[in-house]
Amino acid sequence: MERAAFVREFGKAKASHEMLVFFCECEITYSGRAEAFLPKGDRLVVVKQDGVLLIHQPVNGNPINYLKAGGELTLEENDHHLSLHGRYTPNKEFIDVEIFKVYGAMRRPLEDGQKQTLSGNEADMSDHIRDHPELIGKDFKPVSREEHTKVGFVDVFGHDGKGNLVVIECKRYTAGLAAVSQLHRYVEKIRQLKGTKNVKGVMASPKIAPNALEMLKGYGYEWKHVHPPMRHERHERKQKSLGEF
Amino acid sequence: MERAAFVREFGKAKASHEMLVFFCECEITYSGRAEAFLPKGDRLVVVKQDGVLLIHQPVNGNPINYLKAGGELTLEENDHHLSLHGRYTPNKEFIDVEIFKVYGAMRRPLEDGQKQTLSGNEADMSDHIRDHPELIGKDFKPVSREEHTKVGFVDVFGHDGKGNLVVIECKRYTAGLAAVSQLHRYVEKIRQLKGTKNVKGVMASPKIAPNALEMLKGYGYEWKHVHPPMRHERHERKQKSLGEF
DNA sequence: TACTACATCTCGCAT
DNA sequence: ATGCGAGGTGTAGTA
Repeated sequence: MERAAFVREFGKAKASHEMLVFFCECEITYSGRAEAFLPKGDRLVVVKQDGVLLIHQPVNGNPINYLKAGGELTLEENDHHLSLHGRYTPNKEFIDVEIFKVYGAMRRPLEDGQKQTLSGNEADMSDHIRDHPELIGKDFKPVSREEHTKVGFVDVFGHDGKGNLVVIECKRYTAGLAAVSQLHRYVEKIRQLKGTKNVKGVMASPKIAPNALEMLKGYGYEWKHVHPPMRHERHERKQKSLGEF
Repeated sequence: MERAAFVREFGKAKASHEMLVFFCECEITYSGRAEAFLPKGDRLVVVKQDGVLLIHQPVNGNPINYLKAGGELTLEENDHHLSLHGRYTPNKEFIDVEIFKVYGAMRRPLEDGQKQTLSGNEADMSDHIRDHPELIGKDFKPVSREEHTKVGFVDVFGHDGKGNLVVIECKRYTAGLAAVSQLHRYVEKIRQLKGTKNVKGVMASPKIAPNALEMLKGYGYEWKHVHPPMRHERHERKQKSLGEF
């Protein structure tokens, strides 16, 4: 692609806040939270309407280089190549893309105000446990969930019938050492706040790593095998609660 | 863009393992580790040579939908629209992209075998501490670094001159509660393995959150204010070396 | 493959 | 702005 033509395309995309994508041969230097250099090769460059810069190699899912929204991008024309300079001033981050060839470019003003609806996350899992306390134990009585304020962020908080508080930490996947440490922090915090030792810790997850289970038991906590609710189960729950009216 | 023309472009890109990008109006359903739905809007779709699928909205840095490398992508032609079906069989993940309009498409076989060199990560920080033990204390003697085998993943391991083992956990940014818990796990593990209480814990980071510092002190560990190597140093060095030409 | 921890993590929420 | 935790986290290193 002609250099002058690409410079025009870049200018129009920037002026009209269009999304711009192009294939090019380039070399990239990053300086900011770390420092990086990527030698010459073919890449896809994406410039979004909010200043996001993404540079993708032909394989792998993550961008090899990027700038966050709010970055300023300028294209500089030199003798032998083009330079795309990116600056993200809040963090003093810089990207220099030395562009040797532009294979093709495309721009378009995209219109999209939609947001994705998502189910099956950890919040849904704590909902599920609150609505099915028997998953934890016969006598478990949930009190609150997603408690963000008083004692920290406890997924599900409740008590058994025997005067013990119960703290539950949910994980959608295998619970590891970090998850057990997290549960331990919450339990300790609540023991301190309430001034009592009668606080039980429960890890609720579909799976737990062997070392994590050992550590959990060392603290005197217990693990409950709980699957995260997917849409099918969710649908059934909805049906049931509707039927109760 | 003509529907038939796009179908041809897609076929050629797939047959030749080229990277394909296109702007389209679409609606997306995802089912796998969670379930998600994104109503109709304009997006950028990227299909990489290794089967990676990325769908980007006009703003924000992360793809709103994606499939990892190894996914199988098929384009299906219906009466009123095109359907791009993506399957990632290892996790039983599915994406359906209902495509109503294709605004433009571009494909290219990208050649890039380069890997990025990066400095300023946590490994560099532990190197730095090993090479400058006085950052931790006058008498600190580093023994090993990035120990992945014996006692776990300890960033820097050593001893002071007074018969104490020293475990150091490095963080590039503000150390939080999780970092303190991590350090505590390592210290406890080593105390258990060595059968001694003479193990000191040190958090090395440029900053530490107030609650994290409180927790750290509660365990009897200490915090050392250490900056990750480079940052300004390298930037200044670069500036200087440029000026020398 | 499973486990563990880093990441230029990003993102959202609450203080 | 900072603290804190989730994420369809992804990715690399190791047993």
